[in-house]
Amino acid sequence: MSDSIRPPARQRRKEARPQELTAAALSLFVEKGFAATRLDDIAERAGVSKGTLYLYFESKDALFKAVIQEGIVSALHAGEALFDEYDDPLDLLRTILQGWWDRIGNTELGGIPKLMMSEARNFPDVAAYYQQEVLQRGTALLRKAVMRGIERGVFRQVDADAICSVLIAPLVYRAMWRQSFGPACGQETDTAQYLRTYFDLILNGLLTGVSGGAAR
Amino acid sequence: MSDSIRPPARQRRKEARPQELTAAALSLFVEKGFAATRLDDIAERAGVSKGTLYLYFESKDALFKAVIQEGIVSALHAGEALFDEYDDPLDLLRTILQGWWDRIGNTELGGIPKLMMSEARNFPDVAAYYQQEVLQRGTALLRKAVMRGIERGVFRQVDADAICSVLIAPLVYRAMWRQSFGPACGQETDTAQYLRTYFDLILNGLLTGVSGGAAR
Amino acid sequence: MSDSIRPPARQRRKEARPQELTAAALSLFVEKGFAATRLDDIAERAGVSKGTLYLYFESKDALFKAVIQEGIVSALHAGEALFDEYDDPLDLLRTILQGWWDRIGNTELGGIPKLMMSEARNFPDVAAYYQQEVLQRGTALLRKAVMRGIERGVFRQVDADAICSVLIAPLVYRAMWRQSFGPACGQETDTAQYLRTYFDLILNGLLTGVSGGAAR
Amino acid sequence: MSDSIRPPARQRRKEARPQELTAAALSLFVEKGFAATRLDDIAERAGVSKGTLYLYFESKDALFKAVIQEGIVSALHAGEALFDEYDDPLDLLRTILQGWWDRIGNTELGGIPKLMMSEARNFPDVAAYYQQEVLQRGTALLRKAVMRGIERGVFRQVDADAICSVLIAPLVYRAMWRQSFGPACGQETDTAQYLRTYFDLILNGLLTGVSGGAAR
DNA sequence: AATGAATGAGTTTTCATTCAT
DNA sequence: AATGAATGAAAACTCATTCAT
Repeated sequence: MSDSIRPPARQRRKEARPQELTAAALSLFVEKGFAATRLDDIAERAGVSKGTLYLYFESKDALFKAVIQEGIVSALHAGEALFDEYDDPLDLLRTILQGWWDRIGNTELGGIPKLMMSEARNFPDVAAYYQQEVLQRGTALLRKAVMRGIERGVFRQVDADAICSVLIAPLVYRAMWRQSFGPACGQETDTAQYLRTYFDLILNGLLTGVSGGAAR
Repeated sequence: MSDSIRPPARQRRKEARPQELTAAALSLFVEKGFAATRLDDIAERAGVSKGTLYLYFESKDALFKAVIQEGIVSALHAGEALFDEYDDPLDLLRTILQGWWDRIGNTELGGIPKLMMSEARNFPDVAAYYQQEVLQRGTALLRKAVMRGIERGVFRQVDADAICSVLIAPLVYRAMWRQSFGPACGQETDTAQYLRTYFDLILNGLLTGVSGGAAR
Repeated sequence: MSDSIRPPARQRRKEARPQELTAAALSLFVEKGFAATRLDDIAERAGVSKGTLYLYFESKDALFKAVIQEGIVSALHAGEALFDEYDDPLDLLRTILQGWWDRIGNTELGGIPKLMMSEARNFPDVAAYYQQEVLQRGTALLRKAVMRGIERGVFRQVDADAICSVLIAPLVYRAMWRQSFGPACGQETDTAQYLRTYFDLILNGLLTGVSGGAAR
Repeated sequence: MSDSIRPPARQRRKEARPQELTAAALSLFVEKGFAATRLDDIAERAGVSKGTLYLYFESKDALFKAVIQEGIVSALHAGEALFDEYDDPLDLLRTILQGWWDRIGNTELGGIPKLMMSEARNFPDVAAYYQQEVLQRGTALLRKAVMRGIERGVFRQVDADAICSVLIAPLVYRAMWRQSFGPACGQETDTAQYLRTYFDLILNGLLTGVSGGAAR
């Protein structure tokens, strides 16, 4: 509707289209679920006509896959910055987890886990891909931090694979909560307290008896 | 199909029908989501005709609500047995959490959290009810155990409300996982290890320095 | 449900059933139309179960036909008393028309014309039968009175066939009105005035100039 | 939206669609009644697919209301031309009544009264609207002609309100008849005679003794 | 590239009819 | 004779997809 004046405007628009569309689709898929979201609604939210969607995506399924793909790429991109910046295992672990929350769980990207969990069995191939590219990778990253802590005797001897799943669960769960019950309950407020308590619990749970008050 | 000894067969059927139907609906709703589940499929799985569903539920929405209601009732029933059997806060907490897993998370009832999370924003009234009757109640139960532990100096001073949400998260998350990614990945196997690690982490995280090896 | 005490009770019930059913059906067919009336509703109004209807009528169509048949028989029965009781053509005509209103138009039977008109094209055979047995007969009766009046010079020379249709129209139309718009509008009240004006008009219209004030 | 000079073919279609659809619906509703008419049939008669109906009307009920609305608008439009063209009360009255027959009763619009009467109790709000906008208005128009005749001493002293209902009844009844029994009986032919006799009767019935042969 | 009217297959819902009790 | 649970064919309604413009 409002393309005008500067030539770059249209150009930029054209190239940005797919992401505008997947962004609109993501928010609706997360809100209503894949099947309950109508292409009309996505088109409307994106400010285009329904037919336009088919210029960029072959089908509703293809759009879903693009949404997830887009989300994964963004997430990995958001995650890259976290590697190897800290030497101290405690700081590293805390940074990774807090970073996940800040850059994924607490952003629009935080809808992806909810969406993926809801639709996993309807899109097994996408689920497998997600599992591999996101969950595995994320776990591997965490694992390095945990292993380092154990090796240095800062962390207790725990099963490294299992602990990664346990550690991330409260964060992912909270992210999913925000996307489902959150909008109804106004309980967004005590998220800070939730995170503080979370870190207090897991760091005390991980650390060897040496240091008492690990979390703050 | 199964006519036998006493109850008039037809009679028994009539009374058992609603639960047969909600059971069939639950498994399909959990698997595919509400919108993607066809009433035909539910009817087929329950071994009745499509019309029969409307004898017991006036719409697909009403069926959804009945499924949740049924699930909540069952869950509360399953939860009742856990109260006040133990004096030791540690045992009590462990029993509650393990009990949740054994009687809910690890059974068909474990699908309810996934379903409810997926559909919360499509059924805000049901979500509010669920939030109140299940989540609040469950939290209150946990809270009692935590408080007792803190009062006796067995648990560290933590925010009782927040810790409850954090403590239950890994279990609920795991239950939801079983219903989504689980069927594809064969990773059900290490659930025992997951639980062991989970208890090890949280109990070490909760206990005061006094006793070293809380988890086993 | 309520069979008891005296043997005749059940007996009478049994024989009266068909009419109880057609009576219930008539009122609902007239109210909602044939297609929009559910057998459940008819059964409920008649105080029997849906299955019972099929003990007496082969199908919904058969029930419709029975309703009309029943209505026609009653109407003819109601009409029989009107013949040849008066010698004076004016009185005879007035008696016939007023009699039709009192015994048909203004009773439950008055719903038949509305029903028949609504459904004529869905039940051509019934319509033909109705046309022949009711409309033709009624017209023939009226015709005799009109002819007598013309022959005696009391009525003007008019087309006997056409005038019969014209004369009955305001009464039938009013009867149909009562069954459709009537219940909503409270205008039932001025029916007396309607009839008075009707008779005033048609009798003045029919009579030769001889007598001035025919209607009252 | 509106580029270019005259009608871009597609464009014209789009605007004409609603009326094409209501026209198809009207004829089928009149023939079979509302409930017995399938949307498939309407679509087929209009030469569109079933889905197209929902592009223009949000439900079958809404379509019904549009049909009536459309019919009323057309009828009022058809009726406008009749006002105040004649000074002589006799000519005016005759013109109004004959005009109703020619422009409404004897056209497709003549189905509206039958349809409305059949469905009045299923659509009370529509019936009330029809009652007010059509029947009241029409009556008011007639009333003016009657009053003028009475004031000038051309018509006898009659109840103006009641006479209007009585006068119009044979015409409306005949119009409804054409839509119901008519198609079966071939009696369309003597409509001319019916009208002649009708006018002969009512005009003689209305006029003061002065002039003898009012109708022709 | 973009539109949005049109489609028709697919889904929910209704209800006449059947039949075991 | 009577019931009412169960059925399934048919109807209303939805929406992903197509295509003329």
